[in-house]
Amino acid sequence: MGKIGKRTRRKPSEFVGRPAELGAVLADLRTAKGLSLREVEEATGKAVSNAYLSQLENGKIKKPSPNVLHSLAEVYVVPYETLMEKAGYLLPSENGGGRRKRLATFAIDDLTAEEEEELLKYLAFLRSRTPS
Amino acid sequence: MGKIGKRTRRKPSEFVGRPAELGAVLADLRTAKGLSLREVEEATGKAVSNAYLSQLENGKIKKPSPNVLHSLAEVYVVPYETLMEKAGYLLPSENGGGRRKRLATFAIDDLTAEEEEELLKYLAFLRSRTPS
DNA sequence: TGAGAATGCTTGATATCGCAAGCAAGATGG
DNA sequence: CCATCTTGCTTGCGATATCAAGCATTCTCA
Repeated sequence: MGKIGKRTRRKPSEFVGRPAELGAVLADLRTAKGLSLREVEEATGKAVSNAYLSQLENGKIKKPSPNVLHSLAEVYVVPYETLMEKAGYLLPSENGGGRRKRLATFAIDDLTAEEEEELLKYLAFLRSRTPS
Repeated sequence: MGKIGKRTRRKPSEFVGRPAELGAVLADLRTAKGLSLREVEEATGKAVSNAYLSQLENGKIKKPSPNVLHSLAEVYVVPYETLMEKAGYLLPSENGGGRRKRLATFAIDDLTAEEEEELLKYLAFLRSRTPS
């Protein structure tokens, strides 16, 4: 394994304040940590292959699955949201004020997820029987 | 060609708790709102085609892009995160070993009083029947 | 020097997404 | 009765994600 000083093949000339593509960010993160493609593959528990990571870094893949980004975010110890955003995914909050509008007339506050689903199904059933 | 399409029409009595996957949830949300596939397509500003939505609801597509889910979440006025989760995407925070704090508001905003009462009754029924 | 590993990268194959176009069944109305 | 919508659904197709396998270089070390 070579030294860490092996800066990637980016010419210093093209250093403009470009939006910083996802691939570039990933490449920088990896080299900053001094990891090889295969080491990262290993570190993600094979969740991301070295071949794939290479394409990712070289911009040949535009929208990797969020789960891939999540794995990488963990390995690089960097916020998941950041990568998601750079990949062009909408984040859970970027809606106006960020606060979800108050909507529920029916607001029981200790519904379990399953109960919520059941109620939703039941409501769909109810409404499908009664035309408005 | 078999008829795979028939929406599950259950009597309120035989409501069993399936994990309810993404497709079912989307279908229920749509019918609960009384929208047609094409109406939803329109409401998303063509971001999601009616054909695609159909496949989605029938489980023929497993992992739609987060952006698609985001569009649908807006139309159905339901938290984006919920759909993301059901699609099998890892969420920003609530991962692994953390304490999960459920935010449980039932996310349909135009319940009639009657419907609310029905749902409450049904919830009571559910809880009386499933101790745990 | 040369074998052997490590590195980044490419490529072929496969699976999936997502849409445009179209279809059959049901309603609606002339 | 037929024409026309509307509904949910299927199908064909192009685009893309993802990996296994392999290739060319470079490094390491006896």
